Amino acid sequence: MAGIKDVAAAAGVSVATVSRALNGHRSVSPDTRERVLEAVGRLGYRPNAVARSLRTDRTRTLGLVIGDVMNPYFTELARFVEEEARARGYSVIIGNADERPELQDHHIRTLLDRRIDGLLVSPADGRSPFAPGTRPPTPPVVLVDRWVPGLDVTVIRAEGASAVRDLVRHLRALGRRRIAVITGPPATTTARERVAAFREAIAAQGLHLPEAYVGEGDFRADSGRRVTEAFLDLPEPPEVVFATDNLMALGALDAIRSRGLRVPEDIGVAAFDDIPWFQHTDPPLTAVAQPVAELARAAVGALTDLIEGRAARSVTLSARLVVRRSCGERPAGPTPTNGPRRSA
Amino acid sequence: MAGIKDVAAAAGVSVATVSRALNGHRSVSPDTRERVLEAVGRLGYRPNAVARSLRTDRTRTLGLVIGDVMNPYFTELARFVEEEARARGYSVIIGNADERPELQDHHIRTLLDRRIDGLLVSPADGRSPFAPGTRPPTPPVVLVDRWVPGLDVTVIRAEGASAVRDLVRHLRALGRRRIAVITGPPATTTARERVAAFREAIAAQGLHLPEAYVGEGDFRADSGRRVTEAFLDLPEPPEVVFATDNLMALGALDAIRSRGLRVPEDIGVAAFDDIPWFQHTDPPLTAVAQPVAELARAAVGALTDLIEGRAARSVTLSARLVVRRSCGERPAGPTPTNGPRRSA
DNA sequence: ACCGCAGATGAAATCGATTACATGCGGGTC
DNA sequence: GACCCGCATGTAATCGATTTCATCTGCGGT
Repeated sequence: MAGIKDVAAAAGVSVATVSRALNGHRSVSPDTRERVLEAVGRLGYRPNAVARSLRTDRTRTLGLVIGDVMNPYFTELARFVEEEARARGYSVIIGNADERPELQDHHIRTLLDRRIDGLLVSPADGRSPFAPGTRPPTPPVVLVDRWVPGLDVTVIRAEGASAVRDLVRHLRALGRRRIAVITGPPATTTARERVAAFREAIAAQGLHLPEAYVGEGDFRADSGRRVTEAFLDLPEPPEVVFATDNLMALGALDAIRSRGLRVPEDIGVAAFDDIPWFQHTDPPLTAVAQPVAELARAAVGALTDLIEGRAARSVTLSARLVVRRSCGERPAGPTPTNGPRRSA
Repeated sequence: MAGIKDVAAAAGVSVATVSRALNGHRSVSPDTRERVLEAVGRLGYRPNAVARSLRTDRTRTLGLVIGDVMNPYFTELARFVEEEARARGYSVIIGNADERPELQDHHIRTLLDRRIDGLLVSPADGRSPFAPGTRPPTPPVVLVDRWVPGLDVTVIRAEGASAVRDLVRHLRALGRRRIAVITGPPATTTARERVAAFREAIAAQGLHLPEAYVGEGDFRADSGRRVTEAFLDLPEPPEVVFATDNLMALGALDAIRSRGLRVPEDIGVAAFDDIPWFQHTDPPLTAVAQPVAELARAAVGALTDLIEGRAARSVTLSARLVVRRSCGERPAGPTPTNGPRRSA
C-alpha cells in the first residue's frame, strides 16, 4: 500500500510538503500542491488514519453505546447519531450492550482503548458506566435518553411526564379507568421516571392504581407478554395496558390476542416510544413519541462541543402523545390535547 | 493518560519487558511479570490500540457495510455479526449505506482508511463496491446476502428459490391463483433472484403471471404501499401480494387496510425475510425466513479465515418457509412442506 | 577452567503520519 | 547595499506501542 513517502518521491518533494498540501496548509505553492495531488491520484494514495491518529491524538470517531440494537428506538437513535456525526466529520462506532452491564463495560473499555474522541452512552443500568479501573474517562462523555443519578455529565433526554399525563387524560376521556402499567428494569432511570410520571398522572385524574396493576418487565417483548398475562388473570383485569417500552407493548399485544381478546374493544394498549412499526400494527398503536432525530442531533452537538473545547449544557426535549386507535375510538369533536406539538 | 513508559518506570523494567509481559511472551520471569502486572493495575494502564495497530498492522476490527440499518433484517444481521466477531476477538464497525451507493462508497473508503482487517459487505447496488481509485482492496472481503455478479470474492448467502416454491405451492393449496409480487431495485442481486425464483415457481404450478402483477419497489415501506395500491386498482386485483422484502410487506399491509380490506380474507400477504415483528402483526405474516444467525456466523468465519491466512469458500445456506396466517387458514391435516427445516 | 547455550532483559529501530524548527531565497525598506 | 521578513520547503523529532538484535548471567558438560 502506497504511503506518504511514495507520494513524496513521486512528486519530488518531502513528506512534510505532501502532508501540508493534503491538509490544506497555506504556504504550499499552487504549483507544488498540484504536483502532489497528481501523485496522490496516480498512486491512489489514502492517508493511514491509524498513523494520523497516533500523531494527532484525535481519531475523529465517536463511540455510541446503546441498550439494545434490536430495539427500534435505539436503532433509529443510532442511525441519526451517525448521520449527524458524519455531517460534522466524525465516524461512529456502535456498541450494543444487549441490556447487559458487563457487555456495556466491555464496549466502553474497547472504545476507550481505541481512543475515540468522545462517548455517547445510554446506560444499561444505574451504575456508573465507568467501571473502577477506568480512571477519569479521558474523552468527553454525553448521556442520551437514560442517565445515571449521581453522575455529573451532560445529559440529552426527553421528558415524557407531560405526554404521559396527556395519555391518561386521553384514556379517561375514552371512558377507561382501570389502567395497568408494565415497567422496565428499575435500575434504569427511564423506567423509574416513566412509572413515576404514570402514577402522578393517574392520581391527577383521580384514578386509583392497585399494586397488582404494576408489573415489572425488562424492555423485551417476552416480559411484556408475561406481565400482561398476569394482568389478564386478575379477577378484575385492566381496561388498558400501558407498556413503558415498545418491545414490551408488542408482547402485550401478543398475550392479548392469544387469549382471543380484541384491541381496543376488549382491552386497550398504549406504549412509550413510538416507532415506525406502530403505524403498521393492527390496530395502529397509540404511543408517546420521543423526538429521536432531535435527541441524536443535540447529543452529537453537545459531544462535539465538548470535544472541541466548547461548553455543553444538558438538554431536555419533550415527548408528545401520538393518538392512534389501540385504546378505542376517539370521541367525536376536536380533542385539544393531542395535536402534533413541537418539542422544546 | 498512563503509557507503557510509565508502567515500565513504575515496575523498574524496560518498555520491552512490559510489552512482553502483557502479550504473554515466554521468557519473562514470573517475578517480573508479577511486578509489571501490579504496576499496570496500580496505574490503570490500558494499551493504546492506535499505537499498537500502527506497529502490528492489524486493528482486530472488521467493517460491516449494510444496505439499511433500519431494516430489521440487517439490524439482526449486524447484531449477530458483532456477536460472532467479538467471540473471535474482533470488533465491528458498522457502515449504514441507507441504500445509497455513494454513501456505501463513503463508508468503505473510511473503513479502509482505518485499516480494518477485513470487510463484510452487502452491496447496495450491482456495481463493484470498490470504486475506481480504491486499488486492490487490500483487506480480505466477504459479501453477505447480496453479491456482485462479476466479482470474484467469497459470498455467504441463502438461496430462497426452494422456499419460494414452497410458498407458491402453499398459496395454491389454499386456493389462491392470482399472485402479485413487489420486487426490489433490479440493481441488487437479491431482488433479481427473488423475482426469478417467483416466476419459476409460478410457472411450475401452472399459474400465470401478468406483467401488471409485477411491481417494482425499493426495499422501503412506502414503495410497498404505492405498488400495492396500483395492484388494488387493477380491474382484477391479485388474491395475494408477495413482497420480496419485509419493509415493503408492511407497506402492502397498510395499503390494504386503508382500503378497508381484510387480511387474509380479502387478500393475502406474504414476505421475503422473516423478522420477529411478523409474529406480532395482525395477522401474523407468512414469510420466507433466512437463517440470519448462521449467515452471520458463516460470514465472520470466512472473513477471519481469510484474514488469518486460511482459505474460505462461498457458502449458500437455505431459507425456509414459515407459514402463519396472512394468506389464509391452513387446510386441515398435516402440510408436509412447511415444517421447520434445517438449513444446509 | 572453559565453552556454549538458554533464559531474561534492555537499547534502539520501526510503523506512517504531523509538526516544530531550520534553511534558503526573493523582495521591500531605509 | 544591508537588513529583515515571510514564503516555500526540508530535516528530524514525535506519538506509543512491538520486535529485532545485542547483552548479560548462570549453569551444565567436558
